[in-house]
Amino acid sequence: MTSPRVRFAPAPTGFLHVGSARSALFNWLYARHTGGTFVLRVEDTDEAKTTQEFIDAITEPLEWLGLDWDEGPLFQSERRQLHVDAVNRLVTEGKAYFCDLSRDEIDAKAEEAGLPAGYHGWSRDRDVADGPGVVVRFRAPDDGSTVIDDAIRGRVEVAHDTIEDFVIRRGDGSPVFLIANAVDDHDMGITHVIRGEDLLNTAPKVVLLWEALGFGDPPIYAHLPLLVNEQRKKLSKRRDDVALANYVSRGYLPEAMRNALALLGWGPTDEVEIRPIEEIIEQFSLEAVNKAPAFFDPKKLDHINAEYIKAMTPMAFVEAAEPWLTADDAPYAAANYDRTVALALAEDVQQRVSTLAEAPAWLDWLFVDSVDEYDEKAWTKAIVKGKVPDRVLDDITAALTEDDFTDRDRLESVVMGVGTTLSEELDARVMSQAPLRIALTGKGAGIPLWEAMTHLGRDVCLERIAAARARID
RNA sequence: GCCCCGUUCGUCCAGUGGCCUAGGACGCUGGCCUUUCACGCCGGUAACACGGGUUCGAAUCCCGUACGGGGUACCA
Repeated sequence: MTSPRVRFAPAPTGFLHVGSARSALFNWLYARHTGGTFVLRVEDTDEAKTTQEFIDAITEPLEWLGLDWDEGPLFQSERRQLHVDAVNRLVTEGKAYFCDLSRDEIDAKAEEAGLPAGYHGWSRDRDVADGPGVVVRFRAPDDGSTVIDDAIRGRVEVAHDTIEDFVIRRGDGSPVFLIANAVDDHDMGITHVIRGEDLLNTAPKVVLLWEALGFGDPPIYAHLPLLVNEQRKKLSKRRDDVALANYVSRGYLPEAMRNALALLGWGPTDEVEIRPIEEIIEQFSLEAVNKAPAFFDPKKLDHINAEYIKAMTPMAFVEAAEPWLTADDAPYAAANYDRTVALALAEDVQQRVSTLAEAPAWLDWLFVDSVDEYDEKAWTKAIVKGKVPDRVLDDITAALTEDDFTDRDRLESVVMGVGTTLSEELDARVMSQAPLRIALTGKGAGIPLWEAMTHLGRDVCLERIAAARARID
């Protein structure tokens, strides 16, 4: 058996849909698993819109996901003449014919004849001449059926009497995707067509054309279960968060996204979900793909992304997060950002975020000029309701005034010591960290203080403590 | 309406006639750790749509019903 050739054939809609990305991924996984070839073909049937921008909108997300293609991008629009030739050949051979009936006329005829809505071959023997507005329809067989031996769904049989004489060339002379598909898949030697279930109904039509064109055995089809939203409807551009680019800008890692997508409709037998792509490639098979639609759960994506972030080296994390860390909308002046500081605290941040976009919120107090706002709830809890916060802050100030702020362990023991000493003196539990934290960060929770304080430096720390102390009085 | 597809915990996946008193993950939740928040660790929660068959034995095979989805275009 020759090695498989698969293709991902998206329409240039201006962005890459997560559902399309999943289809691309499964094609890629199959190609890489079998040592086959992955072809990228842009299905730009109505040419006008194939601008570079639309092409980039497909290739960039694919590259981001690491789905490298072996051939292409090929463009359907550039092969138009071949599609037209195929249409003409079918007409010449009597396998297709011209039709000048409008939609309205077709509906009227159906109603008049008491037939179900749809086209019922009315122009088959009318000898309509070609011309503007005249379409070409394929003469679908009246009897028998076409069987699709789907690699995922098994045998799917469609009776020919349920397939009307469908249009294969529009009134303006442009071929529709059905004929383009058959011609292109044949010419490109495609052996496996892996795509979404929404296209299952079109498979018999393409196969019929394939056979009429004398192309021999059609490719093996594999229809992937659809990705649905919470309402169990096919993901839609309007209602759902489907542009892959959105996930890029929200700080998801390509490896995490790819891993998450691979788990929709497929799962490894050993139940290890988060794993290197090489292992996924090795275990992947079309036969193991599910048939039921899958909901793309953002919570699970967050978890997977968080795991990938935790597994990064601090340097890799900082580099990946820098677009957000130095963004214009970061909660501090981008010029204040200091990579050395971010690197030193990276591990503390990594275990607290699930996306890269969340990173700035944990480090902001290190890059901000001063703490101008205090979280009210946290202030109330640590200061208003806390035990002797004024004394805690005073004692910390006294204890740290001479400190050189280079030893994180000493900073920790000094601050904790203040709490312990006060607890003994007042015979009650006194927390020293809480008032310090709100003074330094303005918040009630965050990364550990000690290492961060060495980077903030003595002067800044004492200034902030003094500012908070003044606010108490 | 017609055609096609599907149905295991709330969600994603494992399970291909006996190893299933159905397993893992997310979520939710109880606890431990912790002078913050997290992480980590231990535990809990919850499903084979329903009805018939086949079989010694069915989540796994067959039929039907219900429900859900996709398609039904001169969009792809």
